[in-house]
Amino acid sequence: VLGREVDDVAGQPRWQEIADDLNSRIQADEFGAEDGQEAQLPKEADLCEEYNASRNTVREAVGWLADRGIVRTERGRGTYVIPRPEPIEVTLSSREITEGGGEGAAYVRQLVKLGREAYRTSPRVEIQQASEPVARYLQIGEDEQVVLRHQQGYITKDPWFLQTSFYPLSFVRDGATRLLEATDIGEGTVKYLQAKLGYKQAGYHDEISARRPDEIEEAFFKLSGPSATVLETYRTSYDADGRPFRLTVTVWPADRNRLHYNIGEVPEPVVHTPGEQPPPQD
Amino acid sequence: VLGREVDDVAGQPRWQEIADDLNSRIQADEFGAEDGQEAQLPKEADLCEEYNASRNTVREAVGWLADRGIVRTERGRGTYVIPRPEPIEVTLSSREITEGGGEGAAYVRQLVKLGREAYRTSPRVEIQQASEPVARYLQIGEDEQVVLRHQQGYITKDPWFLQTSFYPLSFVRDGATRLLEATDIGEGTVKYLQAKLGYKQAGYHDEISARRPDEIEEAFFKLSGPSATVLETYRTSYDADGRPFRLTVTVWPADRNRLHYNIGEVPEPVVHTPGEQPPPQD
DNA sequence: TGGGATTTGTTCGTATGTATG
DNA sequence: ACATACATACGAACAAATCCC
Repeated sequence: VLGREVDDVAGQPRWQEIADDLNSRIQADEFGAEDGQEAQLPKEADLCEEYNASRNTVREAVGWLADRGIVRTERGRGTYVIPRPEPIEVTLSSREITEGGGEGAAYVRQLVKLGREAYRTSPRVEIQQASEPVARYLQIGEDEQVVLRHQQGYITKDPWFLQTSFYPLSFVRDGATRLLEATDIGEGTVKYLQAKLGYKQAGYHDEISARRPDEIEEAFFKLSGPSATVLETYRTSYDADGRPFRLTVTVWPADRNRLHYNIGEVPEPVVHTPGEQPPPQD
Repeated sequence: VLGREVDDVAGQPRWQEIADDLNSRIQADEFGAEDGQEAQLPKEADLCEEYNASRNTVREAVGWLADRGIVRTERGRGTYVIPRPEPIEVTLSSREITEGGGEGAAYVRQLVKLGREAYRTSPRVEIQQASEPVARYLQIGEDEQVVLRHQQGYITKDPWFLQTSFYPLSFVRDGATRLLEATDIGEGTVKYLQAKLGYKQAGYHDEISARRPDEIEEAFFKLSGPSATVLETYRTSYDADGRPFRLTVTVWPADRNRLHYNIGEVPEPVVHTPGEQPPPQD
C-alpha cells in the first residue's frame, strides 16, 4: 500500500495534498457526528498509516486546517471539526434616527422570532481619562474625562458582542447621573439624555473595519487561530447642532455576524427579516 | 552563550517565546529598512544561533508571524516584514439616495485630495443564468438570466476592490441596451436606468460580512496566509415600488479599507473626510 | 549562459513533554 | 498509575528558488 490515493498535482507538497483531501472529506461530512457526537478526525497515527506519511507531515496538514478554523485539536483528546455557526443578522440602521440607534430593541425582535433569546449584561461603568481616539471622536480634550459603559451581549448563552459606550463626564455634572449607574437604562440612553439634557440625536456616523481579535476578545468569543476575525463598528452620535455626544464601539465575531443597513425606502420584509429575502413576487 | 535572553514565561513553548520576541523587535523597527530597502529578518541559520534553537523551532516561530500577516517568507531570498497599509476610508452611504449609490464619484473625490488617484477598469460584461442567491436578491426566477458587469478598482496601481453588478436581462429587452456595452456608463448606471426604463432608486439595503478570500481575490489583492480577510458588501437597490432592480457585490481587502455610513444629519467634515475627525471646536 | 553559493521549503526520524480519561 | 493522543524540540537530508560571479 502506498497511501490513500490523492491527486498528485505536480509541485504540490505532500502535506498540502493531505490537507486538501482531509478538507474535502470534512466538507463531505465523512467524519460525521454519530449520535450527537462532534465530528472527529482519525488520530494522527492513523492518518500517518492512511496517507503513508510521517507524523510531522500529517501534523502540517492538520495544522493548515486548524489555522483556517476548520478543525480544532485538543491535546490528549483528538482533532475535531469546528461546526460553522449560523449567521446572526444584525440591522445597524434604525427606521427612526431618534430611536436607540442600533443599541436596542430593533434587531432583538427578529431573533426572538427565531427562538433565540438575546440579552445583554448590566453595564460595567468606569470613569477614565479620554484616550486619544475617544477624545477625537467626542471632540473633547485629552485632559477631559469620560464615562465608559461596557456591556456584553449574548444569544442563548453564546457570546455575541462586546460593546463600550463613551460619554463626556460633563454630562454627569450637568445632571445625567444615571450614566454612572451599573444598570441597563431601560428606555435607552439616547432618550434618557434627551429628557435630561435636551440632547436629541439628529444623525450618526458609523465606521466598520475587520481585524484580528485581542486576547480578551479571543477568550470571550472562544476564537482561536490566525484566521479569527472580528468586525468592529464605531458609532458617533450627533445632536441637531452637529455636536457628538456619544461614541459606541462594538466588536462582533466575524464568523457569525452579518451587518445590515437600510437607506431610504426599503420593502418591509427586507427591513424586518434581513437575510431572508422575500419570495419572488407574482 | 545560551541564546538571546527572552522572557522565560512558565509553560510558554520555546517557539512562542522566539515569536513574541521577534514580533516586539519588528514593532520596534529593529530590522529597519536601510536606504529604501524593505525591512528584512536575519536568515534562519542566524536566528538559530541567536536564540540557540534548532532550525525547526525557529521556523515555527517565523511561521507563526507569517500566519498572522506580520512577515512574508520568500524561498531563496529571505523573510521580510510586511508594511501595514494606510487604511482607505470608503463612504457607502450617499447624501442623496438617488445618486450613484456607492458606485462612483462620491468617495473618489476625497481620495484625489490626498494625492491618490482612484480608477476602475472598464467592465467585463457577461450574461448568465441567475444563481440561487442572485435570483433571491433580485426576486427573479432561477430560470431567468442576468447581465453581470464586473469591474476592478485601483488606487494608484494598488488593487482596491472587486465589484460585480447584476441586472435582470429583461432590462436589456426593454431597451437598456447599454448594459451590455463593455464601457463604463459615465453618468452612472442608476441614472441611465432611470432615464431609459423609469426605474428610480428609492432606497437600498446593504449587507456586510467578513470572510477569507477565494483564490482569485487572494491573487488580485496580493493577500496570503490564513489571516487574510476580505470585507464583502451586498447592495440591493429598490425602486419606489419596492422592487429590487440591481444587486452589487463588492469585495474589499480588510487590511486596508474602512467602511463608513452616515445616517441622518452628520456634520459636513465627518461626511467629507471620514477618518479625519474635525479638531475640537471652540 | 552556466554553475555554485545562499536561503527557504519539504520530509523524514526520533525523543520527550503534557493534558485527558 | 497507566494508556492515549496531541505538543514541543532536535537533527538531518534533499529540493527548489534566487542571486552572484
